[in-house]
Amino acid sequence: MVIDVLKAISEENRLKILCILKKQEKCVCEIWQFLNLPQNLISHHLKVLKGAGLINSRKEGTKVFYFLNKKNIKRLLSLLNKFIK
Amino acid sequence: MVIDVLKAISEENRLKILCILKKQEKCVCEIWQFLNLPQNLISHHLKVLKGAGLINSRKEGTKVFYFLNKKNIKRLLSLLNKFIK
DNA sequence: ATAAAATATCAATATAGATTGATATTTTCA
DNA sequence: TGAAAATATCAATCTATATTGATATTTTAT
Repeated sequence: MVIDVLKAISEENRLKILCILKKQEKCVCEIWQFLNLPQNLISHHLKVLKGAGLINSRKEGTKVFYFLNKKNIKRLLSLLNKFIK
Repeated sequence: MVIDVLKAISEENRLKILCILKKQEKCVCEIWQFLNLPQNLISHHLKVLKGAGLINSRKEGTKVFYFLNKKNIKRLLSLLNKFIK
């Protein structure tokens, strides 16, 4: 649902997370240390972003790396772009 | 603030309102009759959309017509487009 | 096997925002 | 002037969601 994707990006911390992931993938501990927020809160926001299809993750040892799902982000943007046309 | 604009469009009824206004301006009573929602609720959502700069209004007699602020909508889209690039 | 590190989950609480009901305001028209 | 139509505002409530604290899970290393 488009609304869910929009809601996912409409939250300050989640938007920041997306910005952080824009350059390259990051593990959870890098993200929460960078944003200076509790680890479980970051986990929660990552779950929302992932649920919306905006990011994906891969496991490496004890760490979990998250990265943008650029395909879906482009899909959202083209959908929004269609709107105004 | 970008977040406010994003939040404004991230609500089902408000997104519907934007879709209705896409074709042409509408007065409040047309909108709420079309969406089958209480008048005051529509007024509230219109206020949010207007606060976010997504729509504007003009008064004609006892009616108030709302219409898209296309300039700002385009501004938002180009901002979002920049994000992925 | 045990401990430590990284992450996720869960319940509780706090907060923001949507909805409702009642009422106020503005404009027109008889 | 007074009633009706259209819209806005306000307080109350309800609901969704963000945040917090505690704990569970998973993986690695000793």
